[in-house]
Amino acid sequence: MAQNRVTIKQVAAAAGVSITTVSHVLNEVPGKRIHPETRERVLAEAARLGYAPNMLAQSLRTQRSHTIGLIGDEIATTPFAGKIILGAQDVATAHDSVVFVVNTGYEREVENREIDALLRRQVDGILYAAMYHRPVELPAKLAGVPTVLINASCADPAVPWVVPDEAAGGEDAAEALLSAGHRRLAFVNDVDDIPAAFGREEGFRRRAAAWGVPQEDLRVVAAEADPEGGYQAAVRLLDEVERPTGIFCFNDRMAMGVYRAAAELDLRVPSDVSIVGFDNQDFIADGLHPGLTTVELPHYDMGVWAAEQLFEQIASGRSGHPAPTKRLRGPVIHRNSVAPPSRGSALGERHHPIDRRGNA
Amino acid sequence: MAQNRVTIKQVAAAAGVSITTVSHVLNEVPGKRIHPETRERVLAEAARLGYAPNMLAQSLRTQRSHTIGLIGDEIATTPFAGKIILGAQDVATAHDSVVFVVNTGYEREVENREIDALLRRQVDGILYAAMYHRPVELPAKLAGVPTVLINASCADPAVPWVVPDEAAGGEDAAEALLSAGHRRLAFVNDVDDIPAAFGREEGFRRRAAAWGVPQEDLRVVAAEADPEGGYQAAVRLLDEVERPTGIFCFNDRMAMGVYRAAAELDLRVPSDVSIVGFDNQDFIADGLHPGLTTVELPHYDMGVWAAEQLFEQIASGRSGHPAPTKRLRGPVIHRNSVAPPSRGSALGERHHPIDRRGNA
DNA sequence: TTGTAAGCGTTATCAG
DNA sequence: CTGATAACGCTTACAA
Repeated sequence: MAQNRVTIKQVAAAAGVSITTVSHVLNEVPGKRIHPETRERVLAEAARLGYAPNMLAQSLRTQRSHTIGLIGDEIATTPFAGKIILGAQDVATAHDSVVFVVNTGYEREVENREIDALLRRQVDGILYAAMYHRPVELPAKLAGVPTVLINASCADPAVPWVVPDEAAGGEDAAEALLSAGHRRLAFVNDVDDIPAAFGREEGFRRRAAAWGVPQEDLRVVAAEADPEGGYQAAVRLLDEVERPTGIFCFNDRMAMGVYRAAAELDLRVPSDVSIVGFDNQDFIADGLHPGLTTVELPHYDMGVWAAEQLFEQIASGRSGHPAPTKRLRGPVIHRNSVAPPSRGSALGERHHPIDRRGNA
Repeated sequence: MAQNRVTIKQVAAAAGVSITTVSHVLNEVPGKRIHPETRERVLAEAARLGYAPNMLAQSLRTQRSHTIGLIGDEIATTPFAGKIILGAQDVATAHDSVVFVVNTGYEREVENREIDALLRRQVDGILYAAMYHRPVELPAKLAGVPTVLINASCADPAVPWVVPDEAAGGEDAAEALLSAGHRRLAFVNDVDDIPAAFGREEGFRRRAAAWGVPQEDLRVVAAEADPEGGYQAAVRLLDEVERPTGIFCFNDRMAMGVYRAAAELDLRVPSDVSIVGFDNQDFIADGLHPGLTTVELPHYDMGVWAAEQLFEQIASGRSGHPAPTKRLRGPVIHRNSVAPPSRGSALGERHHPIDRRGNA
């Protein structure tokens, strides 16, 4: 197994000094003056032997494992939030740490077992991530352990969390449409009553109001948050004379369905309908044709913010009360699904005569 | 930080015995007979105090950390292979272990740094995963460390690896089309010269030949492995009289482009063209309309196989020479993009008169 | 400037 | 049946 690694003792022997001295030069302990010559000797031998400290021993002694845990319901399973891992890892690396990642699959039992496993390994802290933005309750086992929540909020004012700024996202989406000249808008929302749904709607409405769009020119419909849901909603929305010229979709998957509805109704994107998505989901947003303009979810940045917050908390012994929280705004990724409304579309005309196909 | 955890010493004190005894009962050491009464007492106290062994100390002593590392070029970054992590984690859990995951982003320097970080933490072994199936060279630092490759093969006969069975995938794709009755086939391949590309082509051709499809009725074209590439290839393929009735795509993203080409040429899927993809990529394969029949990549299973292999190697001290290797066949996920060729399409007719749109 | 020794929390050897 | 005690590899008072 772990082949005979070289220890501090061997370096000491090779350099003809005590292990204390080796430790001192290797750790560059502050108040210690060491003869430059022996110092060189130690360094040379350490390098020659390829010495690397055994962090288990080190951790045992110092009570710092330089290890954090990233625990999530579906963190690794879905294509969705892998960038959270990446963000966390990047800052972990900067802090000489490495991260354990565990998936719980929403099973409380698994979650508890895994938290125990991490705690037994003396992780310095834990990042607790949710797959989709939602309020959570912190597992009891985590009380007293430095923790920060990602993509989740928590009632306990002592625990820091970071979530996407949903309202800002809604505003930005609206802005993308409004500044292109659209004045008849629609929001195809998720049916679920979650922060992402009402947050985005709130922002979207706010911005539309600010541009003077009257209530009746902003339609909001809800559907399942998948392509089929988007499709269903869009056919209702688009198959009428006073149809919206700009549609904002709860997510890119729904946007996929909206594209299909538009195609079936022989409406072109973006000239007949402009579309804005949400998520900037890999391979969808840029795979659609034309490319989907969409609001990106700040997964990477949330991972970074949370990890930084965590290391701060670890270093300082305790988080401030109340703990810091953050809503991160994601950028809007401009592609080709938004254009000024065409004259005809603004008048509710179709570009081509209808040719509804039979396939559902 | 890691709040005052209870140690074996405290349990011993509470139970009025020595730590040796506590260790013995907790570990159920074989040849040790312990008085049932003290045994109960120890167990009770341990439970009452909520004792959990400090695995750092344990690992230091036993030289087994119950920890493995999963290192990959883009493992966590992309939506693609997250299931590898999941598979590895599941078997790790079964072995009382937990997994460090690190991303290298193809940077050799980062890779070396991270490998060091893992080794210093005494990981019991390492899973080395590639984002896409390819041959790799094992980093020198990993020599002597139990390692198994995932989605990558290696010239060194001492290291075990697991990859998708590309040829079998190609065969299965062909079979899906052929058994539905298709006899004019096409394969839209990736331009890159990688195992996935030639493996799938080989399998596809073999199966077609077995069904007696003449050479000239099996066209193979290559393009960039993205939606645009698929689109380009498909317009060439479909815009002719003797067009194929069944198309196999190198991946689901290319299939996305093929769908678009078909729609523009006013060809329906699956009645006018049947399509088979590869990857069963989340949110694409089932987001397309109609749902894409596709060959799934066995990511989860590769993670499982590799981890099991790794733990075996760890337990037995060394891998057998030559090391075991495995090509895993992924299932074909049947959705709605394959149907028998229609009479008309078999004759090369279009269902509707062409209505080519202007938008590129 | 360098070394001795205690201790981090376990397991394992060997006596009692 | 139970308990000292050494050892795992390291850091850190404290001593020399």
